[in-house]
Amino acid sequence: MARPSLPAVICRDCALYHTARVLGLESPDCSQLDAMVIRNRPVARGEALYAAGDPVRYLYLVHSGACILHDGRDPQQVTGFFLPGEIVGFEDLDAEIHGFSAHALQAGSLCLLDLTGLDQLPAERLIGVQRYLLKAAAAHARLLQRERLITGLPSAEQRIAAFLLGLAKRFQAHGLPSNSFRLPMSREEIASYLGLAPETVIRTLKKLAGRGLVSVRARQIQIHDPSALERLLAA
Amino acid sequence: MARPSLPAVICRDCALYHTARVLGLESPDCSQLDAMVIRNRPVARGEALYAAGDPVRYLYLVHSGACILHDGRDPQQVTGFFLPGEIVGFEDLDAEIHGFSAHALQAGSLCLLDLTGLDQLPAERLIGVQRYLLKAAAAHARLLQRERLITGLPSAEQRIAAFLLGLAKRFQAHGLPSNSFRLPMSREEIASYLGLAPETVIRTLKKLAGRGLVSVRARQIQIHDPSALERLLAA
DNA sequence: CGAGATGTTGACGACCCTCAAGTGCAGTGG
DNA sequence: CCACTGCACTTGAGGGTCGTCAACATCTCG
Repeated sequence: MARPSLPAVICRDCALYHTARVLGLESPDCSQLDAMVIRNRPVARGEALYAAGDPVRYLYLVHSGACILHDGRDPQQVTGFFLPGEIVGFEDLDAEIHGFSAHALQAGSLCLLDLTGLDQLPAERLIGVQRYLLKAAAAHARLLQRERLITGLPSAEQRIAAFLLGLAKRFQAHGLPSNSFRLPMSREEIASYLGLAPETVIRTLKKLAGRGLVSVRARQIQIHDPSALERLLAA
Repeated sequence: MARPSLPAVICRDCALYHTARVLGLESPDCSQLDAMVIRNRPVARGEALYAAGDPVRYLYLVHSGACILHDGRDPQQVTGFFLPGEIVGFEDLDAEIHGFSAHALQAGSLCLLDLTGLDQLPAERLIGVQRYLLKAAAAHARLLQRERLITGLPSAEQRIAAFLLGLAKRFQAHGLPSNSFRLPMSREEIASYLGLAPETVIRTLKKLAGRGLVSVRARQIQIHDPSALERLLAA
């Protein structure tokens, strides 16, 4: 426990908790999950969940820490970030092998859902699990569409503002503090995600801080005036 | 039939065809779909499939024509395009009301899957339909991740090249000609989608045409040298 | 404590956005 | 059939934003 204060979702807010429920495992503390779900598996900083070319086997729920998704090319281009409570792996769910690569950005823990076990469930439960996974996949699609809007914004300032607001909303959605958080990713990874140069990310953050909208100290972010950030996007 | 040559998927390549199959409706010409699927409903150019705030009821499969997705704000920001064979509506599938708006870009036809009828299916069929929809949602998530890479590219030239290649790949995936096609969207919509100014889209297309990589005549596109376009992205 | 990664700052130039005027095409009505 | 009207598209000039490069500071981890 090097970081006792590492943000983590409680099981109630964990996306797989509901899966556990529909699996017929009602225990709210997630203590009775069977072989299909691997609970709270620790991951080290930088550890790969999967790489492009690996066979597809699991969905990964981030319990604490954070993960990053990128294409397998060179130079790597960042496609997405996953925060506590979110599910990694939908983008390759229908394929035999992975088309993207996913890594842990920090030490943390994941819950894994073994996809190969699904078909052996009794029909009643399978229907519930599938219904839940379909909704989770839809929620993920919605997140991707929303995040897509960010990269399409014309100026670096708008993109950074929208990026911070998006993170805040996602933290909040899973019961984590949303106006004060630690960025799990580097400036360079933010830059790649937003289609900017790392220096532009730095300068834009400083510019927003200079206006009092946010505070930035290393990776620690405080959002002082969310509505002012919102207003930047409308313009 | 004003445009007899309007590109349309044949039912075999239609994403809902497989849904029809798992529904137990094996007819390859889609002639026996029951009340849950509305077949080949015509849509006029500019007609709304749904607007932000509308209740969620259907998934929409594009049979011919094309659709556009955008947020409901002002100015509207384009979030996605949907080509024949692709499914519109996943992003709001888990919600009560729509968070985005979808319109037809051209006159065409759609197949609609009524989501409210799903739960009344017998268990055996429901499992199959859900499994198929989950895979389709995953494929959609993958498409969104891939398209996301495009907007993250640093230069307008790379974004346009990747955009054209992405369209070509998607046409090809559903059995339509991939090196010669008609853009269903305006320059301005492309610009909004890619985070560029419309003028930049025009100039960049002209620049690519000047090098002989593509031909552009109004909305008619011919890709002469796909591998040269690919090479632009690697740099 | 040291070494390497990560972050920061400044100067300069290219790219792209803005604004404005002009062209072509499509659908409409005479 | 042809002019008309509106919209999409095109083209040009100029300025601002952001990318590039290089040097330095700071942080993190072994």
